[in-house]
Amino acid sequence: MSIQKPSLPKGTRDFGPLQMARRNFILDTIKDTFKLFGFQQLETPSMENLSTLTGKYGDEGDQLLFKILNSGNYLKDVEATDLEKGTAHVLPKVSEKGLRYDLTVPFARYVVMNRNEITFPFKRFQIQPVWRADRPQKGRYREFYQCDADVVGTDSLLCEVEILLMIKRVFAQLGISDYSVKVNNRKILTGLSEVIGEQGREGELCVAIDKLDKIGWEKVQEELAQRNFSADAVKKLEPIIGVNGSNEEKLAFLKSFLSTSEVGLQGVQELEEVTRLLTIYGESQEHLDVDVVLARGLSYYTGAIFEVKVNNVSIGSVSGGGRYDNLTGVFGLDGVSGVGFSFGVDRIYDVMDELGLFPQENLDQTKVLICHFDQAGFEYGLKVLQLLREAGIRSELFPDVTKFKKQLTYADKKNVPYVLVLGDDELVNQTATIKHMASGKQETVALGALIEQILE
RNA sequence: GUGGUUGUAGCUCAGCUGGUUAGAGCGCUGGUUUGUGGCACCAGAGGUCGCCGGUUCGAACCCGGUCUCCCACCCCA
Repeated sequence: MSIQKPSLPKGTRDFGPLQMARRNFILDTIKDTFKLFGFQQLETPSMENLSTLTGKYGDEGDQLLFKILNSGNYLKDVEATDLEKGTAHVLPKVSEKGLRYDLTVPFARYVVMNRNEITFPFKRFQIQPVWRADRPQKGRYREFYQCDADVVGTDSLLCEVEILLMIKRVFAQLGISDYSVKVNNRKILTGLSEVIGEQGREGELCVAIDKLDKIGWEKVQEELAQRNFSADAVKKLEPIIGVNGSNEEKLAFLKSFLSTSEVGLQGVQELEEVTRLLTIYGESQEHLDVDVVLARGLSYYTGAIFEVKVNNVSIGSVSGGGRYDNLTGVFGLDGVSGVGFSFGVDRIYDVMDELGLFPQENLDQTKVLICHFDQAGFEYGLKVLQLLREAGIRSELFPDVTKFKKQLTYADKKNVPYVLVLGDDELVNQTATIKHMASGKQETVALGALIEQILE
């Protein structure tokens, strides 16, 4: 049998101890924040029935779903004629489950299935991996974590405000300072399409306009023309493209620009209300950037939309979300509106790495390593180990009776700050020698004083 | 799904127009130092040059295929 080189599936990663410490730092910050704002945790299975997942993300999305082959003889229902009809016809016969593509759809499914137990408004957060069969590239993986927080069952704009507050808190705690939270409202985009005389085509308008900062106004014009937007409409859109100034100025401009669109004005008003509530709460508008051309692809958004971009890094958006009117409609429960957003931990990690924001020292390292010279010292060490752990000190005993040098090298490599040296003298006198690795200084203390000495 | 790119030691990479036994740095193991790490010096282990086929007296190098990695597009976190 030949030995095969192990490898990982495309777009997946291992997380080593250092990466895990860092990821947990991010994850814990996010989790703490969600809890502080009254969100409760939910987990759903990695796999869902394919019928739950398909048709929720558009044709492209269905392509990107990982499907799970049925167990056993998965070909038993497939006829030769099915194969001729193509993959779309065979798929439901060989696969009835798929891996979760995002956390929103499973959440919607959960809400519908538990509608009688849930009291609304329902605030939940969910931190789990999702899978997409997309081609990986920078900042893009086939398995990655999402950290979603959603509130369903209320139209209050307080939810939007709280999303902004949570984003600000998380980024402040992570030490990311140069970022902007772009905000817009789908109603404004609807209004725009009305005002330029292309009513009802905001979806297409969004797709094109969303690329503005990437490909520039010239190319966006081309794309709009390609999508059969009239030259007149494109021309009418022009003033919007160059709009800048403070958020108030932008909103004032929008008010006049959208004066003939009732929906558009409503969108503006909602944004104004959000900023007003934010001010009452006592929070500044720092990092907040009303962005008229922010569109976001997801079609189910109907109100506010958010996107967070960290400046001066090569990574795309690290967080985003918005309000939707009818989350659960496809599962037969109408009238559940909500608003939600998601942190992309993997991208936040990449951003922090690129900016060098991770704390230098490993946060959950062993504090004390017990070293010894022989079996007697090892056994004495075992007793001392118990004392240390009883006191809640992260500690370990070197497991082999071996050269002292090897033990110290181990401590050094693992960045353990203290080493206990246990030899004959220490054993006879019931003492321990504490060596401080950084300075090299050491001191012998009685066992009774050991804990106190290390904790100080 | 489309286009491009990469593959040589555990890691980062050299390797000339095809020419004997494929190299370096870092890391690893051992030693200088049998109760003391980092630094230094010395020694050592470690490679089917992604895989398969072809051209050639001869291939890490040229050609074809395949896999893989990464990057861009589409879309997205």
